[in-house]
Parts: sequence; C-alpha cells; structure tokens
Amino acid sequence: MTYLEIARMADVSTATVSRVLSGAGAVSDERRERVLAAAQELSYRGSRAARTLRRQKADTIGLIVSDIEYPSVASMARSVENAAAERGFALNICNSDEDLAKERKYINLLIEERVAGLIISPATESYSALEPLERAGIPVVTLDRRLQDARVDSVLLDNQKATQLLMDDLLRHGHRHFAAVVGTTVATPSRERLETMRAIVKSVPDATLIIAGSKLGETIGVSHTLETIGPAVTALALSAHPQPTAYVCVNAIMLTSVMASLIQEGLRIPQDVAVVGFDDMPGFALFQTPVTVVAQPTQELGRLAVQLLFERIASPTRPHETILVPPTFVARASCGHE
Amino acid sequence: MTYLEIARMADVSTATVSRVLSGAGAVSDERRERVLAAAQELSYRGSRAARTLRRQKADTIGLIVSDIEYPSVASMARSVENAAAERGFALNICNSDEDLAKERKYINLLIEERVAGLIISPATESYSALEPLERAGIPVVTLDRRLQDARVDSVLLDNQKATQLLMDDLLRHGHRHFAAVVGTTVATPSRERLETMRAIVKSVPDATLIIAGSKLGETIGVSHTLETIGPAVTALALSAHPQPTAYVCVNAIMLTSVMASLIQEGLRIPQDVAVVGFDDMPGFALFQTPVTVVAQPTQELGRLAVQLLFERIASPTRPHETILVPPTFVARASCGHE
DNA sequence: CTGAAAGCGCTTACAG
DNA sequence: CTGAAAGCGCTTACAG
Repeated sequence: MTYLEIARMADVSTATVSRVLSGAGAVSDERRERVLAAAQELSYRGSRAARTLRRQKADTIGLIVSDIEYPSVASMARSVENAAAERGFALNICNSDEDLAKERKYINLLIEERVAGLIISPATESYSALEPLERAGIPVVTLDRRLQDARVDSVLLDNQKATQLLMDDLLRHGHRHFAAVVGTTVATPSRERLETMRAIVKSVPDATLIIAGSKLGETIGVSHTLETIGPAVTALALSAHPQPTAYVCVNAIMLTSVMASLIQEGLRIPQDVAVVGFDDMPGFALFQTPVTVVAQPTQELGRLAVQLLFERIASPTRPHETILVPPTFVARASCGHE
Repeated sequence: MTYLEIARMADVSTATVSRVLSGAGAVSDERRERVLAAAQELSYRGSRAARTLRRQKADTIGLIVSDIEYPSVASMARSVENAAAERGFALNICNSDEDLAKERKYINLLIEERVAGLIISPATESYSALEPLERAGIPVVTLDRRLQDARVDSVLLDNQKATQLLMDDLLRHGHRHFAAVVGTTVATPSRERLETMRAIVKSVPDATLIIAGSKLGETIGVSHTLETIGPAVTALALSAHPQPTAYVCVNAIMLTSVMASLIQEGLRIPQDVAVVGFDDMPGFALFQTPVTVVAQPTQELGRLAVQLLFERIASPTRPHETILVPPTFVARASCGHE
C-alpha cells in the first residue's frame, strides 16, 4: 500500500514511483510501465495526508457558505465543486450559519487542512475575520459578498442594479410604501440592497421604507427562518403607518415565509400587497400568485469565484479584482397592481 | 508553528506538547499551563495532515449524496454536519449525481483521505461499489437508501409505508390510473416506491400504472431535471390508454416540473389530474394548488445515520442494522377530486 | 533519467 | 508524569 512496496515490485526507487504516480518529473517509458503495473497489481491507494504534509499544501480548496440549504447557495456550491474538480481539486464545504464563531472555527479548520485556497461568503464585511488566512498565506475569494476594503478578490451580484430593477417595477406599478425584508444587515447582500432601496425611496416624493428584518443570528436554518420571519415581518408591517404595500425580500426562503403570513392575514397578492424578491426558486412560477424576482446567475458566480481563486494562486501579487455579475429580471405576477 | 517550537518555548518535550494539545495522556498542571501559554503565544495552528498520517485515520467523515441541490438532501447534509461537529469530526461532502464513475472517484478520494467513516446514498443497490471501503476498513452507513444484501447499516424512510399513505389517499379520491414519476430505478427510493405502487395497483381491480421516468443519467442537476422531466412525462402520460389521472412523483423537483407541464397542457389540478409526491418543499403550501406529499424527517435521518456510523466505528463487529423512519403525510389540495 | 536520503509535523509504544 | 526516538507515506533538492 505504499511507495516502498511498489518500488520493490517494480525494482525502482520510491523517487521514481513518486515521479510516475504524481505525474511530475521525467521517467523512462519502460520504468513508468513497471511502476504503473505494480501499482495496479497492489491496487495502490495513495495517502493524501502524506502528500499534504510533505508539500505543505493540500490539493483541496475550501468553501465557507452561510447555509447550503438555501437553493441559490446550493447551486453556487455545485458550480464551485464542478469547477474545482475540473482542476483536479477536492472541495471542502462548511456552513457558517452567519455565525462569526462558527466561521472562525471553520477558517481555522481549513488552515489546519492547508487548503490551497478559500472561497467564502463572509458573515461580516470586516477584513479582520480573514486575517488568519493572510498570515497562513492562503488565497481568498469572497463569493456573493465583499469586504469594506477591497483587500481580496470578490465575485457577487450587481446588487445595486438588481435592486433598481425590482424597485423600478414596483414604482411603475404605483407602489410608494415599501418594506425591506432582510436578515443580518452586516453582510453584503442585505446591506447593499437596503442601501439602494433607501436611496431610491429618498428620491421619490412621499415614498416610505420600513425595515422588517430579524435580529442578527435569529435566522438560523431554513426551517426556522421559514417559521419565524413571516409572522415577525407581518406583525411589524401591519402596525406601521403608512402600511407598506410592497415587500422586497432578500431571499427566496424569507419571501416564501412572508408571503404565507400575508395570505394568512387575509391580504391578497398582488391586489392588496406586492411581494417580490431576490433569488428565483423552483416552483415560484407555480405559486397562486407567481413570484416576480431578480434571479442570480448562481452557476456563473461559482465558476467565476473558482477562476479568480486560481488566478490568485498563480499570481499572488496581482491587483485585487471585484466582479459584479448582472442579475436577470423575471417578471411574474406578484409585483403588483397597475 | 510546530510542536518543536512550542516544546522549546515551554521547555518540555514534543511528546508532552502532543499530550496537552491532543488531549490524550496525563500531564502535570504546571507543564500543561506552560504548553498552553506557548501555543497561544506562537498562535499555533496544527497540521491535520501530520496527525492523519501518523494515526492513519482522519478526524473526518465522508458524505456522498446524489445531489445536494435537492432540498431534502441539503437538509440531511446539514443534519449530518451538525451531528458530526458535535463529535468533533469534520465533514467532507461529495455529490455523485447518480453517476457510478463519479461515485467511485469520490469513494477513492475518501479512502485516500483516510476518513474515519462514510455515509453514502449509493447510486445502486449493489454492494460491489462499496467493496473498496470494506477492504480499507472504513465503516459505512447508507442513508436514504439501502443495499440488496444487508451488509451495511442503513437509515432510510419507510418507503413502503410512505407509498401506501399516498396511494390510499389517491384511491380514496377515486383515482385508478396512476403514473409513477421516477428517476433511476436502480436506487432504493424509486425502486421501493415503484414496487409498492405496483403491488397496490395489482390489488385494485381495473387499476393501471405507467412508469413515466427518465433514463438513467438523464436527470443530472436540478435545473436540467426541472426543464426536461415534465415535458417527457407529460408527453408519455397523455398518449397512454387509459390516461393516468394521478401522478406520484419521487421528489419535489420532479413534482414541480411535472406540475408545470400538466398545467401548460391545460389540465387542471386536482379537477383533471392529481399530483402528489415524496418530499415536502418550502412553498408547496403556496402553490396555486397546494401540494399533497409525504414528508421525510430529513433532520432525523441525518442524525440517525451519524449515530449508527459512530456505533459501528466503536464496535465494528456488531450486527448490521437497518432503521426505517416513518414518513409524515401532509394532506393539501393536489391529491384529487372526490 | 535515476536513486539515496532528508524531512514535512505529528503520535505512540517504550523505558524510566 | 515525562522524554528520546522511531515512523506514518510521501516529495524533492542533490548528485550522478
């Protein structure tokens, strides 16, 4: 099961075995054959740990996401996995649940794994959480999010544009009173989308905006979010003056929960209130009121993140880059009355 | 960054450092303090590769699923991750896409990682794919699926019971002509559900059953499945004699796709046809026709799989166990007319 | 193109 | 409770 056994069987040195099996270094055809035959014969199975220890670097990249249960996150993760596999790299996926302590734990784990690089949707926009990675010399790309200071490469949706698309449509449908349904506003998507909404609302006479979100850490887990966010948002919004007529939801799960609560309150969509959101989801087209959303090109986001990461690995000193990916507006019925 | 540096700073041996930091072996309080202080001071970060190489076993377990983009799969994976983390184990998640070659590749990868155990939803029910794991001495639990011969521990839904619940309801609603919407029938859930449907249909006079599935390997990826399965199933079913009035779908994505196609064909649900399925999904309650399903307790399935795996690790020779978890019937509107 | 040899950072009998 | 020393399975300058 080790190079030594193969070396003996093939009557070569372990160095030669390594050169053949790792694909690095020139070996004569004749010896190569013998090594390959011996490896086959012994049904040799390598030790990634030995290789990693010796090279001080694993053939693995890390991926820290908020929660892979979210459909768009799962889609990005699949895309990252495929792109990593194409390059011969394994992928280590971790869920932070927007929890800084968990994020720190997983960052430490991945450093101890000596991953060749890390793609992360950081729980905050502060660089400090990522500092240990820099000290460990591990390249980082942020996905779906970015940092306040551009000290890493980033790939994310053009949130400003996406929000604009949604708001334009709602304004065109006559809406003036908005509710922003967000989770933590410490992370990029919610913060950027909320900021854009604020700016737009400010520019429209008599328009209002309330923030109907959850406290940090309250939206842990899809099923929990599904249960809690709708009732919380609905209670807040229905007691506001003026009451919002348009709900803009930061993701598909929150949207589903909010819509269910509004319907339960007896409100009709879109006659009484509009409900739109970011992220498409299978089934949104089949809802009793089909859901208008801006969709993220999740596959492309994942692919670009991997591409950027490997470019960074290849040239560690190149200037940092931020790629903003354009959203797709999917007009269905939930955006409101004329 | 290594034990040697800590050992020097704390004026102890590397053996003592190891005993303190790995938590194994008795060390005097005084020395323990010194080691901990030195590790802190040097902001020490361990090498999992070194530990794994030395112990010939990683503090990691593997999880091979069909496709984590499926909502119920993601939910199980999260549950497995949490249960593994509780025991101090990292988790390595791989997607096989029901592809035997990919599955083999990932099994090899996890063997080379020297994982302490593997939880897998195998792409077939044959034991042979798992044989390399036995040779490598890696304990295995199958999740959501089982093998033809009970040579491993298994945790899965009670598919017979689940199918019975769905079929009883449809029969009560007057349906006699059924379409089974399945993916590959090589894997457990589809096979067991289909078999149960066959048996039930056989026992009801004049009842018919058609299999409206996809060829093996055709259902790769959620978005692809979503696009292709509905049209394929609809085309087949609408040309059948007699035409099915009830569609039983093996998972939430297929159900969504089939429902969309049927509606597009002008059929009303449930007045013209009933559509029910396995696996609940966020939003099913908000569909224009809310969807009747049997839900899987995905969290429990994941938790039980980890529990079984660690019991197997602790006692490798105990008899194999298969846990059948009961389904939950969620009656909504799509199950049909009276 | 080839091999001898050192060494990556841990753990673990073994002896005391 | 403690330390010296071997060794897990690879890779990689180095010398030829």
